Amino acid sequence: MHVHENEDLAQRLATSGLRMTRQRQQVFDVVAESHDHPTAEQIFERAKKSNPEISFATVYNCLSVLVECGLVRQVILDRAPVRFCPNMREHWHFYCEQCGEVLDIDVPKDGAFHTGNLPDAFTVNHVDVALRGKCNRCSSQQKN
Amino acid sequence: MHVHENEDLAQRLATSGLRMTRQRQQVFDVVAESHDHPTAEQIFERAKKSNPEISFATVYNCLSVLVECGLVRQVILDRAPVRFCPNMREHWHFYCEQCGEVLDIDVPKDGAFHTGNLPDAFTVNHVDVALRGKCNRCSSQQKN
DNA sequence: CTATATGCAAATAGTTTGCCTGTTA
DNA sequence: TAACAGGCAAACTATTTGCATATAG
Repeated sequence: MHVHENEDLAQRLATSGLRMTRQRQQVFDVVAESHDHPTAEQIFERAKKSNPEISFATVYNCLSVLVECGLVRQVILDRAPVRFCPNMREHWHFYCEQCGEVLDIDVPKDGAFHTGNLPDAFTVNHVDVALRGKCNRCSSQQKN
Repeated sequence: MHVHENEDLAQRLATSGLRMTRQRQQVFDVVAESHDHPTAEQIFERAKKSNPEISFATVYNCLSVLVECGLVRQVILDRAPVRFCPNMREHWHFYCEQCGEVLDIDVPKDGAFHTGNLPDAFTVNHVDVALRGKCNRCSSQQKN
Protein backbone atom coordinates (compact mmCIF):
# COMPACT_ATOMS: atom_id res chain seq x y z
CA MET A 1 0.00 0.00 0.00
CA HIS A 2 2.65 2.48 1.00
CA VAL A 3 5.54 3.50 -1.15
CA HIS A 4 8.08 2.24 1.36
CA GLU A 5 8.05 -1.24 2.83
CA ASN A 6 9.86 -2.24 5.97
CA GLU A 7 12.97 -3.64 4.30
CA ASP A 8 13.19 -0.44 2.36
CA LEU A 9 13.31 1.51 5.60
CA ALA A 10 16.29 -0.47 6.86
CA GLN A 11 17.97 -0.02 3.50
CA ARG A 12 17.39 3.69 3.30
CA LEU A 13 18.77 4.10 6.79
CA ALA A 14 21.78 1.93 5.98
CA THR A 15 22.51 4.01 2.90
CA SER A 16 22.95 7.01 5.16
CA GLY A 17 25.06 5.00 7.61
CA LEU A 18 22.21 4.88 10.10
CA ARG A 19 20.94 1.94 12.11
CA MET A 20 17.56 0.34 12.02
CA THR A 21 15.90 0.45 15.42
CA ARG A 22 12.57 -0.57 16.83
CA GLN A 23 11.73 3.06 17.55
CA ARG A 24 12.58 4.29 14.06
CA GLN A 25 10.36 1.56 12.67
CA GLN A 26 7.53 2.49 15.02
CA VAL A 27 7.73 6.19 14.31
CA PHE A 28 7.87 5.54 10.60
CA ASP A 29 4.87 3.21 10.84
CA VAL A 30 2.86 5.80 12.70
CA VAL A 31 3.54 8.48 10.10
CA ALA A 32 2.95 6.08 7.21
CA GLU A 33 -0.43 5.11 8.63
CA SER A 34 -1.45 8.69 9.38
CA HIS A 35 -3.28 10.77 6.88
CA ASP A 36 -3.95 13.76 9.09
CA HIS A 37 -0.48 15.33 9.10
CA PRO A 38 0.18 14.69 12.78
CA THR A 39 2.46 16.79 14.96
CA ALA A 40 5.44 15.33 16.80
CA GLU A 41 3.31 15.15 19.91
CA GLN A 42 0.52 13.24 18.15
CA ILE A 43 3.09 10.86 16.71
CA PHE A 44 4.48 10.36 20.21
CA GLU A 45 1.00 9.51 21.55
CA ARG A 46 0.35 7.06 18.73
CA ALA A 47 3.76 5.44 18.98
CA LYS A 48 3.20 4.83 22.68
CA LYS A 49 0.38 2.45 21.78
CA SER A 50 2.86 -0.04 20.37
CA ASN A 51 5.72 0.97 22.65
CA PRO A 52 4.75 2.68 25.90
CA GLU A 53 8.45 3.09 26.77
CA ILE A 54 9.29 5.34 23.82
CA SER A 55 10.41 8.83 24.78
CA PHE A 56 9.45 12.16 23.28
CA ALA A 57 13.07 13.01 22.51
CA THR A 58 13.40 9.76 20.59
CA VAL A 59 10.34 10.61 18.52
CA TYR A 60 11.95 13.93 17.61
CA ASN A 61 15.18 12.13 16.84
CA CYS A 62 13.52 9.52 14.68
CA LEU A 63 11.49 12.12 12.82
CA SER A 64 14.53 14.18 11.95
CA VAL A 65 16.34 11.07 10.77
CA LEU A 66 13.37 10.05 8.63
CA VAL A 67 13.14 13.54 7.15
CA GLU A 68 16.87 13.51 6.37
CA CYS A 69 16.52 10.18 4.59
CA GLY A 70 13.62 11.47 2.54
CA LEU A 71 11.15 8.99 4.03
CA VAL A 72 8.93 11.54 5.68
CA ARG A 73 8.13 15.11 4.87
CA GLN A 74 7.96 18.07 7.19
CA VAL A 75 5.18 20.58 6.62
CA ILE A 76 5.38 24.06 8.08
CA LEU A 77 2.16 26.00 7.79
CA ASP A 78 2.01 28.40 10.69
CA ARG A 79 3.68 28.97 14.03
CA ALA A 80 1.99 25.90 15.41
CA PRO A 81 3.96 22.67 15.80
CA VAL A 82 5.53 21.25 12.66
CA ARG A 83 3.46 18.55 10.98
CA PHE A 84 4.63 15.41 9.20
CA CYS A 85 3.36 13.54 6.21
CA PRO A 86 4.31 10.26 4.58
CA ASN A 87 3.42 11.38 1.05
CA MET A 88 6.75 11.87 -0.70
CA ARG A 89 5.32 12.45 -4.16
CA GLU A 90 5.22 16.04 -5.30
CA HIS A 91 2.08 17.58 -3.91
CA TRP A 92 0.70 20.76 -2.40
CA HIS A 93 -1.15 21.32 0.83
CA PHE A 94 -4.46 22.87 1.63
CA TYR A 95 -4.61 24.34 5.11
CA CYS A 96 -7.91 25.26 6.71
CA GLU A 97 -7.36 28.45 8.67
CA GLN A 98 -10.44 27.75 10.77
CA CYS A 99 -10.13 24.15 11.93
CA GLY A 100 -6.47 23.53 11.09
CA GLU A 101 -7.14 20.54 8.87
CA VAL A 102 -4.43 19.79 6.34
CA LEU A 103 -5.13 18.09 3.05
CA ASP A 104 -2.83 16.85 0.31
CA ILE A 105 -3.54 18.38 -3.08
CA ASP A 106 -2.32 16.79 -6.28
CA VAL A 107 -0.30 19.12 -8.43
CA PRO A 108 -2.46 19.80 -11.48
CA LYS A 109 -0.86 18.04 -14.44
CA ASP A 110 -1.36 21.05 -16.65
CA GLY A 111 -0.35 23.29 -13.80
CA ALA A 112 2.26 25.06 -15.86
CA PHE A 113 4.01 26.18 -12.74
CA HIS A 114 7.31 27.77 -13.32
CA THR A 115 9.66 29.32 -10.90
CA GLY A 116 9.18 32.81 -12.23
CA ASN A 117 11.57 35.69 -12.52
CA LEU A 118 14.27 34.10 -10.47
CA PRO A 119 17.66 35.73 -10.96
CA ASP A 120 20.24 33.61 -12.77
CA ALA A 121 22.44 31.27 -10.81
CA PHE A 122 19.76 30.50 -8.26
CA THR A 123 19.14 26.79 -7.77
CA VAL A 124 15.67 25.62 -6.85
CA ASN A 125 15.51 22.30 -5.06
CA HIS A 126 11.90 22.28 -4.05
CA VAL A 127 8.75 24.33 -4.35
CA ASP A 128 6.41 24.50 -1.37
CA VAL A 129 2.84 25.46 -2.16
CA ALA A 130 0.21 25.92 0.53
CA LEU A 131 -3.32 26.98 -0.23
CA ARG A 132 -4.96 28.63 2.76
CA GLY A 133 -8.64 29.06 3.31
CA LYS A 134 -11.64 27.18 4.59
CA CYS A 135 -12.35 23.51 4.13
CA ASN A 136 -15.76 22.31 2.95
CA ARG A 137 -17.01 21.71 6.48
CA CYS A 138 -15.95 25.14 7.76
CA SER A 139 -17.19 26.86 4.58
CA SER A 140 -20.68 25.44 5.03
CA GLN A 141 -20.83 26.60 8.64
CA GLN A 142 -21.45 30.20 7.61
CA LYS A 143 -19.84 31.20 10.88
CA ASN A 144 -17.18 33.91 10.37
CA MET B 1 8.09 55.10 -2.07
CA HIS B 2 6.19 52.67 0.06
CA VAL B 3 2.63 51.64 -0.53
CA HIS B 4 1.52 52.94 2.84
CA GLU B 5 2.23 56.44 4.11
CA ASN B 6 2.04 57.46 7.73
CA GLU B 7 -1.48 58.87 7.64
CA ASP B 8 -2.54 55.66 6.05
CA LEU B 9 -1.17 53.73 9.01
CA ALA B 10 -3.25 55.73 11.47
CA GLN B 11 -6.28 55.28 9.25
CA ARG B 12 -5.86 51.58 8.83
CA LEU B 13 -5.50 51.18 12.57
CA ALA B 14 -8.55 53.36 13.19
CA THR B 15 -10.59 51.27 10.78
CA SER B 16 -9.96 48.27 13.01
CA GLY B 17 -10.73 50.30 16.11
CA LEU B 18 -7.07 50.43 17.06
CA ARG B 19 -5.05 53.39 18.25
CA MET B 20 -2.05 54.97 16.66
CA THR B 21 0.98 54.87 18.93
CA ARG B 22 4.60 55.88 18.67
CA GLN B 23 5.65 52.23 18.97
CA ARG B 24 3.32 50.98 16.25
CA GLN B 25 4.66 53.69 13.96
CA GLN B 26 8.24 52.77 14.79
CA VAL B 27 7.73 49.06 14.29
CA PHE B 28 5.93 49.71 11.03
CA ASP B 29 8.70 52.02 9.85
CA VAL B 30 11.34 49.43 10.61
CA VAL B 31 9.54 46.73 8.63
CA ALA B 32 8.75 49.10 5.77
CA GLU B 33 12.40 50.09 5.49
CA SER B 34 13.65 46.51 5.71
CA HIS B 35 14.12 44.42 2.64
CA ASP B 36 15.71 41.45 4.33
CA HIS B 37 12.63 39.87 5.93
CA PRO B 38 13.74 40.54 9.50
CA THR B 39 12.71 38.46 12.49
CA ALA B 40 10.91 39.93 15.49
CA GLU B 41 14.24 40.11 17.27
CA GLN B 42 15.89 42.00 14.43
CA ILE B 43 12.96 44.39 14.31
CA PHE B 44 13.34 44.90 18.05
CA GLU B 45 17.04 45.73 17.65
CA ARG B 46 16.35 48.19 14.82
CA ALA B 47 13.42 49.82 16.60
CA LYS B 48 15.63 50.44 19.63
CA LYS B 49 17.73 52.79 17.52
CA SER B 50 14.88 55.30 17.38
CA ASN B 51 13.37 54.32 20.74
CA PRO B 52 15.72 52.61 23.18
CA GLU B 53 12.83 52.24 25.66
CA ILE B 54 10.75 49.97 23.44
CA SER B 55 10.17 46.49 24.83
CA PHE B 56 10.33 43.15 23.08
CA ALA B 57 6.76 42.30 24.05
CA THR B 58 5.58 45.55 22.48
CA VAL B 59 7.35 44.69 19.26
CA TYR B 60 5.51 41.35 19.18
CA ASN B 61 2.26 43.15 19.98
CA CYS B 62 2.75 45.76 17.28
CA LEU B 63 3.69 43.14 14.71
CA SER B 64 0.59 41.09 15.33
CA VAL B 65 -1.54 44.22 15.09
CA LEU B 66 0.12 45.21 11.82
CA VAL B 67 -0.35 41.71 10.43
CA GLU B 68 -4.04 41.75 11.42
CA CYS B 69 -4.52 45.07 9.67
CA GLY B 70 -2.88 43.77 6.52
CA LEU B 71 -0.01 46.22 6.71
CA VAL B 72 2.74 43.68 7.18
CA ARG B 73 3.05 40.10 6.11
CA GLN B 74 4.26 37.16 8.12
CA VAL B 75 6.46 34.62 6.36
CA ILE B 76 6.96 31.15 7.76
CA LEU B 77 9.67 29.18 6.01
CA ASP B 78 11.11 26.79 8.51
CA ARG B 79 11.14 26.23 12.24
CA ALA B 80 13.30 29.30 12.65
CA PRO B 81 11.77 32.53 13.93
CA VAL B 82 8.92 33.98 11.88
CA ARG B 83 9.99 36.68 9.43
CA PHE B 84 8.15 39.81 8.37
CA CYS B 85 7.90 41.66 5.11
CA PRO B 86 6.32 44.94 4.08
CA ASN B 87 5.49 43.81 0.54
CA MET B 88 1.74 43.33 0.51
CA ARG B 89 1.43 42.75 -3.24
CA GLU B 90 1.02 39.16 -4.28
CA HIS B 91 4.43 37.61 -4.48
CA TRP B 92 6.34 34.45 -3.75
CA HIS B 93 9.47 33.88 -1.71
CA PHE B 94 12.78 32.32 -2.49
CA TYR B 95 14.47 30.85 0.55
CA CYS B 96 18.15 29.92 0.48
CA GLU B 97 18.53 26.75 2.47
CA GLN B 98 22.23 27.43 2.95
CA CYS B 99 22.49 31.03 4.13
CA GLY B 100 18.85 31.65 5.03
CA GLU B 101 18.46 34.66 2.74
CA VAL B 102 14.88 35.40 1.72
CA LEU B 103 14.01 37.10 -1.55
CA ASP B 104 10.74 38.34 -2.95
CA ILE B 105 9.84 36.81 -6.29
CA ASP B 106 7.30 38.42 -8.59
CA VAL B 107 4.53 36.09 -9.59
CA PRO B 108 5.10 35.40 -13.27
CA LYS B 109 2.33 37.16 -15.22
CA ASP B 110 1.85 34.14 -17.42
CA GLY B 111 2.35 31.91 -14.44
CA ALA B 112 -0.73 29.82 -15.16
CA PHE B 113 -1.11 28.94 -11.56
CA HIS B 114 -4.37 27.45 -10.53
CA THR B 115 -5.41 25.92 -7.31
CA GLY B 116 -5.61 22.43 -8.67
CA ASN B 117 -7.89 19.56 -7.89
CA LEU B 118 -9.39 21.12 -4.83
CA PRO B 119 -12.63 19.47 -3.75
CA ASP B 120 -15.75 21.59 -4.20
CA ALA B 121 -16.82 23.94 -1.45
CA PHE B 122 -13.28 24.71 -0.39
CA THR B 123 -12.52 28.41 -0.21
CA VAL B 124 -9.00 29.59 -0.96
CA ASN B 125 -8.06 32.90 0.60
CA HIS B 126 -4.38 32.92 -0.14
CA VAL B 127 -1.70 30.88 -1.83
CA ASP B 128 1.73 30.71 -0.25
CA VAL B 129 4.55 29.75 -2.56
CA ALA B 130 8.11 29.28 -1.37
CA LEU B 131 10.93 28.23 -3.65
CA ARG B 132 13.73 26.59 -1.73
CA GLY B 133 17.26 26.14 -2.90
CA LYS B 134 20.52 28.01 -3.09
CA CYS B 135 20.95 31.68 -3.81
CA ASN B 136 23.48 32.88 -6.39
CA ARG B 137 26.17 33.47 -3.80
CA CYS B 138 25.79 30.04 -2.20
CA SER B 139 25.47 28.33 -5.59
CA SER B 140 28.79 29.73 -6.75
CA GLN B 141 30.55 28.57 -3.61
CA GLN B 142 30.61 24.97 -4.77
CA LYS B 143 30.68 23.99 -1.11
CA ASN B 144 28.10 21.29 -0.24
C1' DC C 1 32.64 -5.11 20.97
C1' DT C 2 31.98 -0.43 20.17
C1' DA C 3 29.77 3.19 17.86
C1' DT C 4 25.32 4.70 17.76
C1' DA C 5 20.69 5.32 19.58
C1' DT C 6 17.59 5.60 23.47
C1' DG C 7 15.49 7.60 27.67
C1' DC C 8 15.21 10.95 30.92
C1' DA C 9 15.58 15.48 32.62
C1' DA C 10 17.12 19.81 32.25
C1' DA C 11 18.04 23.61 28.99
C1' DT C 12 16.87 26.59 25.32
C1' DA C 13 14.44 29.61 21.92
C1' DG C 14 10.72 31.99 20.48
C1' DT C 15 6.67 33.81 21.77
C1' DT C 16 2.70 34.94 24.90
C1' DT C 17 0.53 36.48 29.13
C1' DG C 18 -0.52 39.05 33.42
C1' DC C 19 -0.36 42.95 35.78
C1' DC C 20 0.46 47.48 36.73
C1' DT C 21 1.37 52.13 34.75
C1' DG C 22 1.24 55.41 31.00
C1' DT C 23 -1.00 57.34 26.91
C1' DT C 24 -4.39 58.13 23.27
C1' DA C 25 -8.72 59.65 21.44
C1' DT D 1 -11.09 60.28 31.58
C1' DA D 2 -11.86 55.70 30.29
C1' DA D 3 -10.39 52.16 27.37
C1' DC D 4 -6.48 50.81 25.20
C1' DA D 5 -1.42 50.09 24.74
C1' DG D 6 3.23 49.75 26.69
C1' DG D 7 6.84 47.82 29.80
C1' DC D 8 8.56 44.28 32.50
C1' DA D 9 9.03 39.76 34.16
C1' DA D 10 7.34 35.44 34.48
C1' DA D 11 5.03 31.63 31.98
C1' DC D 12 4.46 28.66 28.23
C1' DT D 13 5.24 25.63 24.18
C1' DA D 14 7.89 23.28 21.01
C1' DT D 15 12.14 21.56 20.46
C1' DT D 16 17.08 20.42 21.58
C1' DT D 17 20.87 18.86 24.40
C1' DG D 18 23.76 16.28 27.80
C1' DC D 19 24.64 12.27 29.83
C1' DA D 20 24.30 7.64 31.44
C1' DT D 21 22.50 3.13 29.76
C1' DA D 22 21.08 -0.08 26.18
C1' DT D 23 21.48 -2.13 21.60
C1' DA D 24 22.41 -2.87 16.53
C1' DG D 25 25.66 -4.45 13.31
